[in-house]
Amino acid sequence: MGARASHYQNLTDLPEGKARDIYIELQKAIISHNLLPGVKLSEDEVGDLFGASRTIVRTALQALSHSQLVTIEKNRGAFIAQPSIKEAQEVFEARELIEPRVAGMAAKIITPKDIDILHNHIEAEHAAIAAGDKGEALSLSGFFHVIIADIAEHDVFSKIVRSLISRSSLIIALYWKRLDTTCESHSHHALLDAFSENDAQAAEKIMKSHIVDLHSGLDLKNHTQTKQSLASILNR
Amino acid sequence: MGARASHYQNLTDLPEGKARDIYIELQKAIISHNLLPGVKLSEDEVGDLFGASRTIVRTALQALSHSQLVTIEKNRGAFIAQPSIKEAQEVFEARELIEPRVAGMAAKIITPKDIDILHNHIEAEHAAIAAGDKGEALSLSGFFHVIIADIAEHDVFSKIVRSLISRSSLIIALYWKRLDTTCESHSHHALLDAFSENDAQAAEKIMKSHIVDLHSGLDLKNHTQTKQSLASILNR
DNA sequence: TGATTAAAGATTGTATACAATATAGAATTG
DNA sequence: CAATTCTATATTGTATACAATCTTTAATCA
Repeated sequence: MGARASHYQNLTDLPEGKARDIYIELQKAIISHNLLPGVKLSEDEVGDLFGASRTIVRTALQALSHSQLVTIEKNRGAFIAQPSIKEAQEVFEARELIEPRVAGMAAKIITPKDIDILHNHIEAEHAAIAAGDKGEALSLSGFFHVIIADIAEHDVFSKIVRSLISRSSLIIALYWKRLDTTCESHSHHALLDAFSENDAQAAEKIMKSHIVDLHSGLDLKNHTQTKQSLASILNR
Repeated sequence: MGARASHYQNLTDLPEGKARDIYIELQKAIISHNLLPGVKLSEDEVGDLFGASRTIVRTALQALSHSQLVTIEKNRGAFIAQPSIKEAQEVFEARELIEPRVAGMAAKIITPKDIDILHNHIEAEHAAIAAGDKGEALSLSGFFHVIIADIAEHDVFSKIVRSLISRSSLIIALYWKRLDTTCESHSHHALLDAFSENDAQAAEKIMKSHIVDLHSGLDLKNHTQTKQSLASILNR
């Protein structure tokens, strides 16, 4: 729980304050699919909700826009981003290149304490699945990757990975086609084994195939895009 | 010239307007080493300079901060970023992983028109070197990489590459140790050859060794950091 | 009736005033 | 004289008022 919270907090370089709080809260809601792609974020509405002035809200929304989680349209306002099919492809291609490398780096310097954290994280994931909390499970499985990036102690890759994973949540909201959510547990366990043995090559390989597998779970045919996102908006 | 300008413009997703103009101008100045790491960007000063209110200036500065070109310290203001030695290492490690892949992608789909653009770009680079305009030459050699990323038509990688290259300008300002600036021309020419033959593997290989070479041109020993940056600040 | 236009309302864009904080310099004290 | 505290100044942080733009609704006309 504590670990998870800290991972949310480090997702922005906004200085401490209300703007940062709003950023973190909105991001949490986006990642856990409580806010769906296309939903409008009115400045007044968000401001009322958090007891903040529009100045502060705008700072938060602009930051979210720089993270590609929100799209700001001139004179129209901020909306939860709706990644296109092409963007979805690209995000996963980037993950397939970067994350295996990061996993390999992590495997080389991981500590028993880190392994414990990852282990507990997987437990929490299982618990969320058991409790039927799909959004929480999804959020946790994403943060598993963020934790690995942190273990690798490479801030540049870490920031990139964080960004790609946040965006993956939006992509999954729009394009996920599988009904079974438990598919990931196996890979995460396998990764943990490789980490335990400091086997960088194995970690790299497992991470690569894991992301390829996630990628293949998306329905990125040409037609779905507008339909899916429109449906999501109506859900508002 | 026109090509270069457009590349500057696409470096931010800020909506059109004064804030975007300020962002682009400041970025240009940073990349060409007219603004050095550590220099303070006072809101009033920037506002007066561009005839804009602080509201607008803050939007631009916050965007620059998200691009890691500027550091905002609470209640103290915005400063041109001073990447640490560790960050410098990481930025080039990331470039070594990502840019070769991007170059390979570009090689597969590059058109004669693109090759012309790259060729003209190299010419301009030579001209700048001949004219002794070091800042311009550096800026152009960076944009060479951005153009390649654009040719690859992969927006996600492209954004990442743009960010890494902007930051490289700051890193070079702080840590570059070579006296000869012409070292790069050879690699860029070799890349052009590989592109002409749509040889993705060769392009990938050349790009990798090119970036390794750039990386090796940095003096990333422990001591230089504070000294260098302090000297830079005094230059203000 | 359907489409087009016009007006009203709501929302974002921007400037500015005031508050909070940091900085620089003067005064004070040992 | 050095160090410290206090004061004045400058700078950033935030709220808010007003302008510009979009959206919705009502009215008008063919």
